[in-house]
Amino acid sequence: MSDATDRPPLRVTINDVAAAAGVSRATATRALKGEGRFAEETRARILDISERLGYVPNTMAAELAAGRTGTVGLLLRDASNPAYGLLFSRLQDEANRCGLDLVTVTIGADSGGTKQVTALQRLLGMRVAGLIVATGGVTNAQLEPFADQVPIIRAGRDATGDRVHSVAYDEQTHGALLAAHVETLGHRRVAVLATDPAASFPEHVRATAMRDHLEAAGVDVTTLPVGAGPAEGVEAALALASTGRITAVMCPSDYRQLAVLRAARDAGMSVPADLSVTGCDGILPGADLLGLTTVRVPVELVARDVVVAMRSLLDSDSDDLVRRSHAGPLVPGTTAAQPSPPRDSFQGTT
Amino acid sequence: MSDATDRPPLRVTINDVAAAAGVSRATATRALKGEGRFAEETRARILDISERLGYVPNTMAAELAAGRTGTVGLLLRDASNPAYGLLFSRLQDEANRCGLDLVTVTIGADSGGTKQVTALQRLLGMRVAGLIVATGGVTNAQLEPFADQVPIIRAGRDATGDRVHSVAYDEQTHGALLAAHVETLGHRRVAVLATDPAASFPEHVRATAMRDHLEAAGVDVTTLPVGAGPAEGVEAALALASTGRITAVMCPSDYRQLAVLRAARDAGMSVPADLSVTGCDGILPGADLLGLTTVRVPVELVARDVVVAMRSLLDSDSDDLVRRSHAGPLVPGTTAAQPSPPRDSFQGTT
DNA sequence: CTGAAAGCGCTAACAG
DNA sequence: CTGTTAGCGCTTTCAG
Repeated sequence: MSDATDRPPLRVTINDVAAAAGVSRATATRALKGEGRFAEETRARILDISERLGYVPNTMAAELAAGRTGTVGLLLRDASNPAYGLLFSRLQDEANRCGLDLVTVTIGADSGGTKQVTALQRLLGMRVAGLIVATGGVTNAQLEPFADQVPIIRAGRDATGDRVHSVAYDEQTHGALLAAHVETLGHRRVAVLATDPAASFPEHVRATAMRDHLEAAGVDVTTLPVGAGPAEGVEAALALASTGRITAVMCPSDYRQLAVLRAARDAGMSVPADLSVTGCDGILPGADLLGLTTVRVPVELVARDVVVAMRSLLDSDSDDLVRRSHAGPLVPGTTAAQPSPPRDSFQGTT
Repeated sequence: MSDATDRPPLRVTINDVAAAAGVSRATATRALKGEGRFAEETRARILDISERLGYVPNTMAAELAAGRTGTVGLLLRDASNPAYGLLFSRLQDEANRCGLDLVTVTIGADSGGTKQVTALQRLLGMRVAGLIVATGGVTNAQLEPFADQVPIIRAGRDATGDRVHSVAYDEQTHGALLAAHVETLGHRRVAVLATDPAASFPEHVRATAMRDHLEAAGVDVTTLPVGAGPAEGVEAALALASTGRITAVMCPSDYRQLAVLRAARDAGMSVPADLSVTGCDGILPGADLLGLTTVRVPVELVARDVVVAMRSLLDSDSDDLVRRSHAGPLVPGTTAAQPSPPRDSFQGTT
């Protein structure tokens, strides 16, 4: 036995395998990946030896030499948010269903923009074959320069320009669906928690769509500007409700809806009798038990679309700019109902 | 200007940078990473040029040449489960707080064991500096061979042998805590949903601990064997409850607890009046609103411990085997209460 | 302080 | 069918 035999696993190179099998590196390579011409008998022996030696191909060396990468990079946002966790999970599923290898790099929710760039660089440094960006933390401008070198798809939110692809959630429709529901229920005085675009752009879009839709329908809208904190604006909304100023509060996310429900419970207000509440996301396990009124974001659809698009971009089946968006269904719950007849009529809105 | 100037971003090599700056590759390398000796003025120029050219270092080449890797690999289980999503998120946070670069590879929940090995190979192929394994899908036996080459830490569950480190959840204590709670509440006839070890080992440990604890306390335990499906055994449990055979059902996860609550609601049974229910995990947003009785798994603690341990393993501060486990707190909810006085006394347990 | 040279482990044409 | 020969892009002694 050659001395390679007792070299520890990760230090075994293809040279060791080749030597032990009495062939050249080139032959070993070919046999190992089953490409090109080689004798079946040789191949069997090489495979056997490589396994016995515990050979693990050095990906870096392989890809460096081959000049191409087999993996696509996924830039992800903090996965503690179930919405992103689920997207992550579905992207992975779809990816290995389509034979794509995904390598993920995440940025903590708290870190500043610098970190995000670091993560991007790390992925690009690996010379990934494609890039899926599922975070708002990196701007289109930062992406653009690389879009010519590697296909880039934004997942979940829109891209701009004509080089970065995107498969997004149709947050505008989500907001509109919810607003329509609330309005149809008969609410005439509604508060909308309007998230600052810098805190969460998707939430901002939802909130804006809600407000626009409500106003267009002649509803009296009170806009409550909020930041990133999930409990912001909740107190104000309850105050408004307790004075009869509003009969419903629309939240741009289920997290905020939960915060409102919590506060309402603590304040002894009953939902939906005293106040109707809506959210958006619809992916919390147990949302049905809580009766959340929400929109179920089409995570699976977006994930599939992203991966399929990436596949064909990589296979050069098409070079067209991918720019799609999907809306999910309204999920009527028990947190929103018809407004109770106003007890104080000083707000005589017919 | 050299012709390198208008080469697209990812094709710019350090040669281009060096050439444009009129220095050698070696100098460029040193200046770029700020190591070794060099003139500040030279460095400034090189940095400037590299940025102007959009130079992105080729990680594969760098690490291949340097012979070491700066990243640690994370092998993850499907993140659609919020428990894993949160663990993932916290690991990331801790990692970049400690200056560790994490690269993640996941395996879909549905894939067989083969996939998991592929993922492992992919990480090992990258010659990661360390490995964090947060999935039960890969066995200790598969890990062992590499444990000498690279520090491996299991996160969330125990390892065996004396080479693979672990920072685990103390599921046994979790089960015992819940059982003690139920018993203290006064339940004498309890059903336990016992998950098959192959379906979910952690759940199996929890269930076993519950049963053991209850039996030791002289409680009459009915074991309901279940597989991976979250709704399995639920019907049986309700049937038992409706005949007064049991007054409580203990689930080894909050998912199952939700399933029981759902079924109970649909069957018109009221919780906890007709039946007490417990779960385990405690990380669902909104668990408080549902009043889930559960144990809050110490995700943050485990994440921090894992990363800290990895840090010192990498720094060779210590070579001791890390083998810790943490238990989380009981979260008494409104789904479990004292049993109502038995309507049928044919089960005259004092 | 900087350049020259020797690879890291592997692949990919080419010749045999 | 298999061996030879060049590198991939970068780091790192070791001389200047």
